[in-house]
Amino acid sequence: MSSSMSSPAINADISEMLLELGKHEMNVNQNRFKYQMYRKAAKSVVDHPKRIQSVAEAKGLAGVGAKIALKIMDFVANGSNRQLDRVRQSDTNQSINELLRVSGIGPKLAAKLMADGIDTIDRLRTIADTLTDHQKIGLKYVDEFERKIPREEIQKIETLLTAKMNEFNKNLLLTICGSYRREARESGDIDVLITHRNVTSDQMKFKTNTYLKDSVRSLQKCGLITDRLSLGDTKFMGVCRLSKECPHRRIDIRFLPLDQYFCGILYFTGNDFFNQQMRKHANEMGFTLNEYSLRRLGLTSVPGEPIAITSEKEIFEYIDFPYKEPRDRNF
DNA sequence: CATTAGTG
DNA sequence: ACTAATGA
Repeated sequence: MSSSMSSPAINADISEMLLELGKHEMNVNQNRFKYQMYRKAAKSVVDHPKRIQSVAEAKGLAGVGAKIALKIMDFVANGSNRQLDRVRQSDTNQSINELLRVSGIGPKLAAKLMADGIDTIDRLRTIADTLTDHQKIGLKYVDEFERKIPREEIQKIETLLTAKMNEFNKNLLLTICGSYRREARESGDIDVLITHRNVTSDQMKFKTNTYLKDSVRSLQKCGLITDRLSLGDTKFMGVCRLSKECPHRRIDIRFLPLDQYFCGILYFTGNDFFNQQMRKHANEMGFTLNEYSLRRLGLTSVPGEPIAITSEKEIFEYIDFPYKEPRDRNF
């Protein structure tokens, strides 16, 4: 879900190696700056229109300095890059990546675990009692969470969700966003947005409503939701399972006030590139668009009050951006 | 970049 | 209050 449409990925392999190196800097070396360096370099590499052939050409790219240029050339000359190969093989890299498969475990904990000699998921199990609830659940379902979710399964979950929500409160609206809404054949997780027919953002500033929690309870009661990773007033992260024969799935449910619902749907439907372009277009048209609202830009360039939105389509109309069905927002 | 959990 | 982790 991340390629440029103009010049069909001529340097894709190079940018992948860069991204992998960057990820390693992040996860293993905890160096977020180098991580960023690699990302920007990777980006300018992908959308460079022709295959990179010289260090000069490489170094001319934004974010590519002497070091990265060398790595690129190394990669171009041989089919690979020595540092990358070495990094891939390093035991700590492998162990950390294994540990990172567990939801709730990030680079910090992974490093600490390594130091304590916990370098595999099996060993992690031996100290499961020291983990947080989130991590325990992540551990319990590591394999299941890595499985893709067929659209048909999400469809069933959707109708179930809708039914439960309605039976429990007629004024709740829901939309499953993400790649599912874009009609992908399968998705990595389930991203649900809900709102209430008459809850506004202003009132949410004061009274913290319980619609999300109540919804989660009823979904728990009916057995669809099996575990909870976290639950606040506006965001639930957890686990659901359609039926005994299905794997457990990651599901997120967020509650939005009605006046932010459509911008939210738009945003969470993505994909990222589509969002970027749409936002940029909004700017050209003198608006600012984000996950919460569409606002008109004053000549001073300061955003005014959020424009009242009552459908996703309206957003397109305001900034006159040709409407795209979710299915063709895969930029 | 904002929301939650957990700790001290 | 701070820190880690998710996610999009």
